Amino acid sequence: MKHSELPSRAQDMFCHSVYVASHVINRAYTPHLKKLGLTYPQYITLTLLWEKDGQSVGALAGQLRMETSTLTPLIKRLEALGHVQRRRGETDERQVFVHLTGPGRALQAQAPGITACMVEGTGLTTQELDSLQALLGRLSDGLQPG
Amino acid sequence: MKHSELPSRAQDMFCHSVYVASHVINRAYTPHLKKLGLTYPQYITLTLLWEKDGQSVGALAGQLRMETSTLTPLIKRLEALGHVQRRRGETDERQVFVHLTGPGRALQAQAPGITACMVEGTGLTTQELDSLQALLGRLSDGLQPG
DNA sequence: TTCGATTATATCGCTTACGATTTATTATTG
DNA sequence: CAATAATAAATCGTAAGCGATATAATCGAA
Repeated sequence: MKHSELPSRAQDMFCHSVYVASHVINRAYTPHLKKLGLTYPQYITLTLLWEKDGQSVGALAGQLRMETSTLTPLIKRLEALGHVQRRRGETDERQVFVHLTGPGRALQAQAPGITACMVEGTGLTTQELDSLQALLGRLSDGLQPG
Repeated sequence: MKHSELPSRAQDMFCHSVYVASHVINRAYTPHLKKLGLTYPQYITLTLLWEKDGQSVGALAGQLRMETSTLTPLIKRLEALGHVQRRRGETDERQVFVHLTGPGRALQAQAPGITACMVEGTGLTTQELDSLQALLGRLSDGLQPG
C-alpha cells in the first residue's frame, strides 16, 4: 500500500463515513424509540436478547464489541425499566445472565415496523445493504481479530 | 418492501454492523492517538481543520452530523491542549471560528502513517473501501437529508 | 426603528463509551 | 491442598453524545 493510494481528503476516509453514519443512524432511530422509552444502545442490546435470551453480560459485550464496563450500567437501566432481569450464574457465580421479562419480550413486536422504516429511509436496495453489511463485517474482523 | 425481506436476525441489520464497526474503529485508532495525546473524536475534528482551517463550530458539526452541544466542549479541550484557537466572528459575533495553532498544524504530519495502518488493518482493498464509503454516504444522506 | 423571529453557540442533565482498577469467583500449579 | 493466576462483573474517572433550554446576536417586518 503506497501512500499515494491513501485518501488525501478527510471526507474520503472510511473512518469518517462510519463515524458520521453512526450518528445519523442513532438520530434516525431516536424518534421511534422514544415512543418505547428506549435509547438506541438499549434497543440494540434488546435485539440480541430477542434473538437469544439469557445471555451473559460478557457474551453481549462481545457481540457489540463493547466493554462490560459500558454494558453493565446499561443493563441495569434496562432492569430498572422492567425489561430484563439479571441473575448470577449457578455453576459459575462470576457470570451474570440477562433474561427478558414479559414486557421486555413484548417490545419485540414493535421491531419489524421500525426496521422497515429504517431500511426504507436509507434509500439503498436490499442487495446494497447486504454488501454494506458484508464489508463492515470484514472490516471489523480485520481491525479487531478475535 | 415486504416484511419478509427484512432481516430477521439482529446481526443481519446494517445498524448493528455500523454500531459495531464504530466501536472497533475507535479502539483501533486509540493506541496510535494515545501517542499524540488525542482521542478519536478530537482527531476526526482535527482532520477537518487540516483540510480547511478556520471553520465555524456549526460548519464542523454539520460535517460530523453532530450537535454543537457535543462539539463545543470537545473544541475547548483541543484549545486547552494548545492545538486550536477559538475566535469570535468579526462580522457576525454569534459565530465562533476554530483556527489551528502551530502545534495543531504540526500533528498533521503523523496522519498518513496512522491512515496507512488503519487502511491496512481493515483487510479490504482500496476498491472495497471506496464502495463502502459510497454506500455509507448514500445511507447517511438518505436517513438525514439536508 | 423597534419588536419579534431566527440563528449560533453554549449550558445542563442524562446516557453511552473507554481504560484502569477492584472484587469475587474459578482454574491452575506447585 | 494452598498459593497463584486467570476470569467475569462491577466501579471509577473522564470524554463523547444528545435533547432541551438559555443566551446573545442578527435579521425582518410592521
